[in-house]
Amino acid sequence: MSNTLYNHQEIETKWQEVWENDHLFQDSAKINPANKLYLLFAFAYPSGSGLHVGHVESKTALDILARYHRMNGKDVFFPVGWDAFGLPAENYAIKTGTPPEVTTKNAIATFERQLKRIGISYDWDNEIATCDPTYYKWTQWIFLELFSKGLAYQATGKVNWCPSCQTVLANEQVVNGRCERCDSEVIQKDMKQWFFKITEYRDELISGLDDVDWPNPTKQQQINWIGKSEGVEVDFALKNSNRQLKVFTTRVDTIAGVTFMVISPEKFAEFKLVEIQPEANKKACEDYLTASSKKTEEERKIGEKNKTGVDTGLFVTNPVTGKDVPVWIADYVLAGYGTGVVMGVPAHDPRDKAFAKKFDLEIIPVIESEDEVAYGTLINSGKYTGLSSKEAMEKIPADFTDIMKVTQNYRLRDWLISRQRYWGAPIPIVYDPEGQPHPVKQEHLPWLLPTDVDFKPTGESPLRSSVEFKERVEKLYGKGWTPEYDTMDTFVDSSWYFLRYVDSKNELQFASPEQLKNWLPVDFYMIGPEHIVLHLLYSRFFTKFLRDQGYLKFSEPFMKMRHQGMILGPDGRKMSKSKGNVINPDDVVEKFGADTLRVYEMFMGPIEADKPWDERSVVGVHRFLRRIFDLVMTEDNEVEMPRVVSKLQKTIQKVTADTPELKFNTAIAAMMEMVNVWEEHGGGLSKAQKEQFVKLLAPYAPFIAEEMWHKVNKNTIHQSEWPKADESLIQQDEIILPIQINGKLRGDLRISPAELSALSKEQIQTMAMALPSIQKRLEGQEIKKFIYIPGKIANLVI
RNA sequence: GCCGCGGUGGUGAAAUGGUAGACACGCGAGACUUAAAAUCUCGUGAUAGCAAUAUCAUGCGGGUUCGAGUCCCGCCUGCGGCACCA
Repeated sequence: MSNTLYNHQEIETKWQEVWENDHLFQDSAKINPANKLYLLFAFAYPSGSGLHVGHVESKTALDILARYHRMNGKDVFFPVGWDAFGLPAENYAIKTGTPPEVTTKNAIATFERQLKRIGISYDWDNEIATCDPTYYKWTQWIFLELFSKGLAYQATGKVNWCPSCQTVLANEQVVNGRCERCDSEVIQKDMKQWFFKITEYRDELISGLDDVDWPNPTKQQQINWIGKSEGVEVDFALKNSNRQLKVFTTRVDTIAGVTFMVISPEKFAEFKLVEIQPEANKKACEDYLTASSKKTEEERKIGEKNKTGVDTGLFVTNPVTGKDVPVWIADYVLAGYGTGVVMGVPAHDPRDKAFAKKFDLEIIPVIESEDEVAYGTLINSGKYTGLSSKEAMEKIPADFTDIMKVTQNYRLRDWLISRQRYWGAPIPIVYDPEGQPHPVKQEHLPWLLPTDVDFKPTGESPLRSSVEFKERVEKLYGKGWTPEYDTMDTFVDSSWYFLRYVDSKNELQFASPEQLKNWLPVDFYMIGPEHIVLHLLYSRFFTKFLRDQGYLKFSEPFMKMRHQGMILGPDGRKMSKSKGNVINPDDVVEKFGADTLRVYEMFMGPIEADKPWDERSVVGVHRFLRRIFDLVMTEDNEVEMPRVVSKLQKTIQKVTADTPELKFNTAIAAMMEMVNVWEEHGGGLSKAQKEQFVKLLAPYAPFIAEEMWHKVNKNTIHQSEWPKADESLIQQDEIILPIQINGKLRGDLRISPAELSALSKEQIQTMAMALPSIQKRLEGQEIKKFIYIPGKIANLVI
C-alpha cells in the first residue's frame, strides 16, 4: 500500500471549488426552520496575520457540529462575520498611512480564503462586517434607543491616558499600568465620556444565568464580576454639624470596634466637608487631595503596602459605644465602590489595621475568634457582647432602623463606551450651540465615519481633524452645531451581531421580528474563555434591553455555550511571534491537507483544554486518513466479515454519541480503532457499509469523505443521511468477565453471552473459584461475600 | 487574599464507582530497500525475573466502599480570573 492514491492537494482544491459553485449551505436564513439549530462562533477580528491554529480549532469544532446536525435533519444556521473595527488597523494606519478600511478589507479577504480552504461550511450569504455602514447604522440606532431611554448618558469619568502617545487607551491596552505600545506609565485623566447603564440590569444579569447551559465556572466568573455583596448602610452623625457620613459595611457586627472613619479624597471634595472642617486641618487636607489626584496606577498600588492619609479634624459618633471617633482622608478607600466612605475596624480588617498602626489609632477587638477576620462571639460591644456575629448582624440593624439600612452593593460599574479613536462607529450625537447633546436624526443614519482625517494622534479625537464632518453637521443641523467626535468601543459592535446575522441585509430594521423568531436565541455558542466578562456580559445586557423595548421575545441570547482551549506552541507555551513557536495553518494545509489539520486539532485532546502542538502527531493523523482512503478506494474485498461489520456498528454508536457532545477526540479514536480492525481483516465491509463509515468521517474530514463518496455517488455526502447502527449485527461471541479477589484482578472467565446470561450468580461463583489463578489464592480461605455485577465484573471477598 | 479549574506512562491523552493507560505520537527490534525516506510486523507504565509470574503504580496523607483516577476530609503544587471592593 505504499503507492497511495491519496493526493490531498488535488482532492481538496477540487471539492472546495465544487461546493462553492453549488452554493452549498448558503442562504439558510431564508428557510422557515422546522427544526432549527443556530450555531455561533466568536466574532473574530480580522487581523493582518491571518488565520491561526486557534481559529481553526473553534471553527472546525462548530463546523463538525453543523455538518453532523445537517446530516441528522436539522435546519442549521451557521453564519460568519467580522468584528472589523478596532485598534490594530488604526495603529497600522498611524504607522504607514494606509487607511484602515483598506487594511481591513485585505485582512477579511485573507480570512475568507483560508476559511474556505479548511472547509468551514459557513453560510457566506449572510456575512457581515461591523465597519460596514449598513451594519453600524444599526449599532448607532441601538445607541439612540438607549439614549432615548436614559440608558446612554454622559458623565465625567477617568480614562487611561498615555502622556507619551498623547492618546486615550482602552483598558486592554494598559498592561501592568503601562502603555502597551511605548511602555510609558499610564495616568488617569478626567474626561467627559459616554456610558451605558448596564448596572440597571445587574440583578437580572445574575439570575438569568440560571436559565442557560453554560459551564459553571464561567457563570461563577460573571457573578464575581458583578460582585454583589449583602451588607448594611450606616449613617454616622458628624459632630458639631447636622450632617452624616454614610458607609457601607458587610460586617456590621464589628461596629463597636470602629475607632475611626476613612473617606476617599474624591468623596471628601464632593461632599464639601471642607466647609465644616477646623481651620487647622485644612491646609494638610488640601495638599493631600492634590497629591493623590496626581497619582498613577502604579503609585496607587505601592500604597497598598504603605498607606497614606490625613486627619480632617472632624469626628463622628459610634452609635453603639457612643464614643467620638476621628475622620481621616485616605486614598486606600475607593471612591467608586459603596459610598466612598469606610468605617475603620482595625482589630478585624487588615487594611484598617495597617492604617491604624501607621497613624497610631486605637485598636479595640470586638470579636473573639481564631482568625481576626472570621466570625465569632462579640466582646467589648456593650449590650451585644456575647452574641454570635450572625445574631449581631441581624439584631444591630433592627435596633437602629433610623440610621441603618440592609442593602446590597455591586462591583459592576456602568460601561464606558466612548473612545477617542478613529476606527469605530461614530457616536450619533450632535451638540447645539449651547453644548447640549441631541440625537442624530434617524434619517441621517448611518452616521458615516468621515474619511478626511489625520490619523496621527494629537491628544484629541481624530474625527476633530475632519472638515467634512463639521460641515455635515452645520449643514444638517444648523450653524454652530458640532458633532460628537468620539467613536464607540468595539465591544458595542459585537454585542448584537448575532441578531443581525438572521436578517443581514434588512434596510428597515436591525432584523425583522419573523427572522428573529425563526432563529433566535442562539442554540450553541463556541467562544474562548477570554470573553467571559466583557463580550458575554454586554451581549446579555443588550438582549435584555432590546427585550424591554419589545424587539425581542427572549431574555438570554446564548442558550448553550462552551469554551475552546488554547493551542500552545510545541514548547508548551502560548504561541507568539517573539517566541518563534507559531504554527501557521497554511503550512500544515500545504503539507498534509485541510482534512489532516482539522482531524489533528480535534484529536489533540478535549476541546476545552489547552493543548501543545505536536508536529509528529500530525503525521499520525495524516497516516490514518491515508489508510482509510486506501481501504475504500483500492480494497475490493467486499465480503462481509461479522467481526468487521460488528465493529462498524459499535463505531457508529460511539461517533453518534460523542460528536454532539463535542467529544471529538474519542470519536476519532473510535474511528481509528475501526480502521485497525478493518485493515487487520484485509477488508470485510460491503459497499454500503464502507459508505456508512465514510459518512461518520464526513463532518471531520469533509474533503476526503466527499472524494470517497463520489466513487459511486453523484450527490454530495454532506447532504446525505447520518448512518444508524444496527444492533443486531453487533457480535459478542465471547465475554471476558474479570474476576477479582478483594477488589484486585486475579483472573477472568471467558464465556459466550448466551451462556453467561443463563448462569445463576452461584454458578458463576463456582466457575470463578475453579479458575486456577483464583483457586491457588483461595487455599484455605473462607468466602465472606460474592459480588456479581451482571456481565461486568465479579468480586470474591475473603 | 478571594473565586474557579487542573495534577494519570517518555509525550498528547482514555476510563456511567467495576480489567487504569483505549487511541495516537515517540522509542526499541525486525521486514522491504544498493541506501535513505515512506510503508509494514512485533514490543513498549515501573521494578525483579529467561519465563510463567509477582510486587508497585493515577500529586501527598487519611476516609467511605466488596471495589476509588472517579465520592468525602485535610495538605502540596500548577494554571486562569478578580483584587485596598470595606
